[in-house]
Amino acid sequence: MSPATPAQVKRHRPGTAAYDKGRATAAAILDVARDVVLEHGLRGLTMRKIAAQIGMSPGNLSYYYATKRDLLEDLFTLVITGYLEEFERLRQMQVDSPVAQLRAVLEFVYDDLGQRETTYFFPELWAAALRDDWAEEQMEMLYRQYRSVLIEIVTTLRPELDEQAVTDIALTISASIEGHTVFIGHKRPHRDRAPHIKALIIEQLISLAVDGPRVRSDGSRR
Amino acid sequence: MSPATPAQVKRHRPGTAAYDKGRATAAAILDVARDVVLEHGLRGLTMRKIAAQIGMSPGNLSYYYATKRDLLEDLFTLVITGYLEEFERLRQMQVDSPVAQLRAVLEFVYDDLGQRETTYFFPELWAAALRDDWAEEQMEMLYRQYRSVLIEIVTTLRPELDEQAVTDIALTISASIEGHTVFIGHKRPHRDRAPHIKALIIEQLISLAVDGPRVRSDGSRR
Amino acid sequence: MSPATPAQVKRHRPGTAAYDKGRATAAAILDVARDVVLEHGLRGLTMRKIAAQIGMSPGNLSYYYATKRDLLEDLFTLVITGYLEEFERLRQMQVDSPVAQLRAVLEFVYDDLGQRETTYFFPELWAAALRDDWAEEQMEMLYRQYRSVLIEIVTTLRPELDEQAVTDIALTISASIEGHTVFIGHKRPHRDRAPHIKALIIEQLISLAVDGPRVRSDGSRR
Amino acid sequence: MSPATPAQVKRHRPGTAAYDKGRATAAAILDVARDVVLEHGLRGLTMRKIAAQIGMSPGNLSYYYATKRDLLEDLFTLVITGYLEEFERLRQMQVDSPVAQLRAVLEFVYDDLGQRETTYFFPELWAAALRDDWAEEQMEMLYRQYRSVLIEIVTTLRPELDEQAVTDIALTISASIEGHTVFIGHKRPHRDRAPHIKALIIEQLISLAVDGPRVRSDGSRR
DNA sequence: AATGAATGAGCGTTCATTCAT
DNA sequence: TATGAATGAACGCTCATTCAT
Repeated sequence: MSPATPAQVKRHRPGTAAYDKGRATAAAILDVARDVVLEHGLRGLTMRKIAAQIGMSPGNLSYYYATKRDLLEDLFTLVITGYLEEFERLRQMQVDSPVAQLRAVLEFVYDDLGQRETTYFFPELWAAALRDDWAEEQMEMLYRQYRSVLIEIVTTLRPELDEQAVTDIALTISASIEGHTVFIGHKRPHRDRAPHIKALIIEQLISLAVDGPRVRSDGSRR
Repeated sequence: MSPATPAQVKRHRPGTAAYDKGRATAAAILDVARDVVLEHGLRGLTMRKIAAQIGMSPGNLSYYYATKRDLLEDLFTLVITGYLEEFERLRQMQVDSPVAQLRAVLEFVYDDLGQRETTYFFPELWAAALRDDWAEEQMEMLYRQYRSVLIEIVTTLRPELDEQAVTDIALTISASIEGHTVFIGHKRPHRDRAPHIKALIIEQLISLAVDGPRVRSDGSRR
Repeated sequence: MSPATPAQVKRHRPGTAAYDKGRATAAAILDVARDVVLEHGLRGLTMRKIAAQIGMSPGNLSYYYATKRDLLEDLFTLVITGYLEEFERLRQMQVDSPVAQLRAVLEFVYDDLGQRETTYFFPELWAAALRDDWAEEQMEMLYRQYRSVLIEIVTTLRPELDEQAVTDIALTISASIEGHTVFIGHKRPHRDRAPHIKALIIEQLISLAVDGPRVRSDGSRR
Repeated sequence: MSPATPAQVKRHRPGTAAYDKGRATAAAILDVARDVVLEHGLRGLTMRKIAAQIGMSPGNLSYYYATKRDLLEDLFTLVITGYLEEFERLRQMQVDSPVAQLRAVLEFVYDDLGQRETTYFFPELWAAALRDDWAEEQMEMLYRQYRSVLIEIVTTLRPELDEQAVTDIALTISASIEGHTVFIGHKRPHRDRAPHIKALIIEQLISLAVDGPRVRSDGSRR
């Protein structure tokens, strides 16, 4: 997934990044920060590492980002914004049928989770969300957008279901795919099985959307 | 899940913990360390915090665990060993049918992922495994044991499938549940939907084990 | 006390502030600097704070004041010049008697020390003078002017005294009032007693000027 | 004035300074800290400077004092406690007459203000009290103890005065001496006039205690 | 088995100052 | 005149680790 352009991100010091040179620097900072996270993890991300990697003084880095927190928030926003746009694109995609659209969405997500950035970034996001309210909100916003696409499709597929049932299906589908990241993601132990696992889980989740649940949202069996 | 007994953990300084008192201390250290991880996350785990919480000097803590790494490895081993035993128990469980056994296993896993310990520990484990070979091995060992239980059941259910197909199904099932941790785990945003989502995904995965895949392990359709 | 006009202050970069606009800017800088000192103390005075408060870049601030030291010297000069003028005014004041003039001078000083600016600025000046020769000189120049007014009055009152004795009396009078700043100054703990204390000390010091000392400047008793 | 023994001061990390060696280090820290304040002022006091001067690592310094604030509070307490004890001694002093006792107290204070420690420390304390509530409290506590001695003496001397009047006299006396610090204190410009000024102001303040005020505490003239 | 003491590297951040434009 | 960009040293503080007792 292509990253959002830095222009969309505005947490760096106001007045900063006004000239071309500064704008390039601001973009480079987030770029390098993302690399550092991929390489050393979120806890290995230090202001000094970013500064060193970019060849700038710590003082100058804090000229752009007054606090590490600001930088981190911009970085998260940058990554998440990219996905937000992607999901919007998937929602507006022209397709033959709801099932085809659902398959397209799930294939996109599954393929993306094999990308290096995704494999390394999302587990960090999940862990961060456990202890940071802002991160939790961002994560929830991202997945809400994702699920809203699924909800639209499932609503079309299953007009007889109530809203809660549809929402539950969307949540189940999205949650079920995410876990695959740590097994068949980039350089993960079962990466080689990705194509088969992908087919398996996607067909099964489509089946859930089309036929399931055999259990109603109130827990009773149909 | 009950923690492993300290006797099973052997990474602390050789020659130490020779007596009962010492062994008890070593166990207490890991116990406190786990609490600290739950409360502050892996990056909030410091030797000083452990020492303070246990009422011990940092110097003495390093008598039991010379390095933080050693302590961390014992801690991971402790947690993982607990699951290993649990899966062994599930394998030997007496049940009426393979489907009932499968359901029991999946229900155990799903319920467990709502436990505070699990919700907070596993995302940390996944993130750690991305950058640490030892952690990756431990994680893989844990999930291998988990999958081996699934493989046994699916083999009974689907004798016509080859080994690879069965393995893929087991991997798919296990991977599909894990992701739910960050959505319906302890205090996670969709915790209240857990009962319904649990029913949905478990029935669907049982269905995968019983009927699926409609796609063969070589990718061709049945 | 009215601030000195910018024209009197000449420490900023030679060649700059040649035009009216520049001179106004230089004055504005000092004005803001004084506010910052009042609010954050001398150690809370930073070039960045001044620049920010005046809506100017640090770079441009250093165009007017190449170093913080320069700015500080101008600031001290500005404040001190104000008092210099005030003392000159008090010297030339038309009054009925030397005692009335003395009382007017001491009342002015006592009232002034309750002003926010004075209460906050002078202790800083005293502390600065301990470690900075320039500050010490400025401080001494200020108090010399103050004492010279007192010396004139006491000389009129006590023509029999030699110069040293008069000087000692002036020093004693001025020094004795200054300490009140930290007790009954702006928002200081005993501010509410200021009117009574003022009457007490002023009458006593007038008495010193008129009757005292009972001890000669050589230490012998009269 | 002899400094309080470090044993009286307890703001360093608990558990620290348990052995003789550690206790010596803790004492040395405050000792060096006081020297640094005398030499560089309160704003020139840095943890690193203290550590360097004492020949210890910054890490070890923060083993004794977790924060600079803690160290500063201990330092202030140390200095102030010394005076508290001194004033207690002066209160219990056996003397021939109230006037002699008053003279003894004022002479002590006047002589002390010429000590290097006092000359350099008190202006810092006054400035600190302007912006730090804790410092203000400490300062007020110190002067309250000082004034209580004066109040006792003046009450004996002037039994006809009401409490407020006596208190005002004590405040006036103490406040009037303090300001001399910056003029005739250690190495201050008028240090050479100290003996004469001392006689002048002390006699005048004794006179205030004995005869004055000619103005009642309600402002009316007697 | 346990302590207090000590190190040294690294952290995020501040700030006076410099410089090209 | 004025800006944004950049530096480098210093700051308070944290932390894993070591060591003598």
